Amino acid sequence: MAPPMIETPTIAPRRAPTDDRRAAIAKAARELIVEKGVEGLRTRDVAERVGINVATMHYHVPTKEALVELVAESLQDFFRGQSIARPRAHLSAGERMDLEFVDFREIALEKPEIMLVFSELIERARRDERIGAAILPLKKKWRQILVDLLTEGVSEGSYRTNLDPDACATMLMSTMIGFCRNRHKDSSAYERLVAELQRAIRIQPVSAILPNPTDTARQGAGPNTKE
Amino acid sequence: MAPPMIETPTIAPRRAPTDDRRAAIAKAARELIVEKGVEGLRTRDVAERVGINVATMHYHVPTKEALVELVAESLQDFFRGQSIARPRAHLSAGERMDLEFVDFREIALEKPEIMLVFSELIERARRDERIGAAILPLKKKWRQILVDLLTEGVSEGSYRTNLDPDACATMLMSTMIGFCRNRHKDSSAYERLVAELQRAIRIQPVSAILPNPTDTARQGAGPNTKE
DNA sequence: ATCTCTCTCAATCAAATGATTGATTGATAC
DNA sequence: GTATCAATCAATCATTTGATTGAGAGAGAT
Repeated sequence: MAPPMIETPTIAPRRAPTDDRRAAIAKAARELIVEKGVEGLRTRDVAERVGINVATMHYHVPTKEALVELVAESLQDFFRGQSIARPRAHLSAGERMDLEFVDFREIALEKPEIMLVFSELIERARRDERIGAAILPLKKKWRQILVDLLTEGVSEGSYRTNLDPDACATMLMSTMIGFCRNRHKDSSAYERLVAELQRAIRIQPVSAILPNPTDTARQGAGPNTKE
Repeated sequence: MAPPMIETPTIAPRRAPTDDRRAAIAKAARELIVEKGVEGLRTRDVAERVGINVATMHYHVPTKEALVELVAESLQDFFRGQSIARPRAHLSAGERMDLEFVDFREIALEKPEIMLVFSELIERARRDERIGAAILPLKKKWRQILVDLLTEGVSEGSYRTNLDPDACATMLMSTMIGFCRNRHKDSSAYERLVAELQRAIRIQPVSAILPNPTDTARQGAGPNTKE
């Protein structure tokens, strides 16, 4: 499509600076949304964090509304990049779901602001149609991935036969978002939560349905430490 | 303690007007928090919704910070009233948990703003120590109720023996809050979600762990309608 | 009647905030 | 050289917003 061997084609020449600025602005805005919330976001603060003048910021991102949309798009880009280049078609649904948990752990623990902003924007989507247009498709896509995995997992015998994929997807998404909204940042807390989610959806071992189990039968359940 | 037969004691005479105003202010503030978020809350809007002058509002609630704390206290009062006068000590843990789901359904469907404000304030508690002081005890109390019910439910044989009460409480709370944050308002969606939660924690029927179940064995799982 | 105390409001202030204006810089093209 | 254009900034504007002031209104007590 594009002519090869030409580094600066006449069309769209040297737009990189603008894109870089917009990326930096989006990053600063994400951080500030985590710190202050969407309604607490200030264009001045964003410009200051980027290290540019407010007017310059308005040059690249005309309005505050556009700023929030830019943040939403940046989340889209992130999730898109996340789902690309992961050849796992050869795995079973149960194994792919396990990898979903691994992926999510990476986001939740290493890029916690991503999920917090995502959660914030989902909240704002209820009040702002334009935010909804940018964020709800992401949410729906995530849900669909989970529903499909769960449905397939039931078929292949990994999960309970009485599992309701739609309700269960709601449960999984809410739990994951809820985990990020807590201020754990604790890896072990996540592992424990995922282990419980796994037990909630998988076919139970016979030991779990015996009326009088031994303590050693309580596989995976750690000590009951309070939050 | 108080002298009987005296309707208007000298101490605390006719404070009702102020309390009424504060209650009305709290109600308006809750509604506006749902509509605009905590950071989007405006003292003018609150006063206007109550039908009083801004200065009058500041007379009853001196600062915006006090306003948010008032909202937090109003939630406290609501939940306190919710947990009082419910003699259910004679019931099993499983039955009491069932009633928790019933209680929550009532709140989620009939007073949706309560849980939305609760969720908002939990979010803000991460950034604001004073909000945290008012809200986190509520959250902790709710969690403890669930942990206790789950622990007892495992002991009495209602729930899976490999259930981790702490992780499971997190899952339940997140799912319930997540349900309220969606704009369902749909009773059947809630029933379906609760049914899935019940299956996730209860001991599974033998039919659910058979490798090749019949369709009729999928008890409780409704049609897979997408959101 | 008048005093007191609670409650209310119009008017106003100072700070915060989203956005604009007009000028400047620096790189590229001609 | 100079014309052009993207990018930048200092200064400024118009609103919004949290909060205050000072002046009443009304009810009950003396």
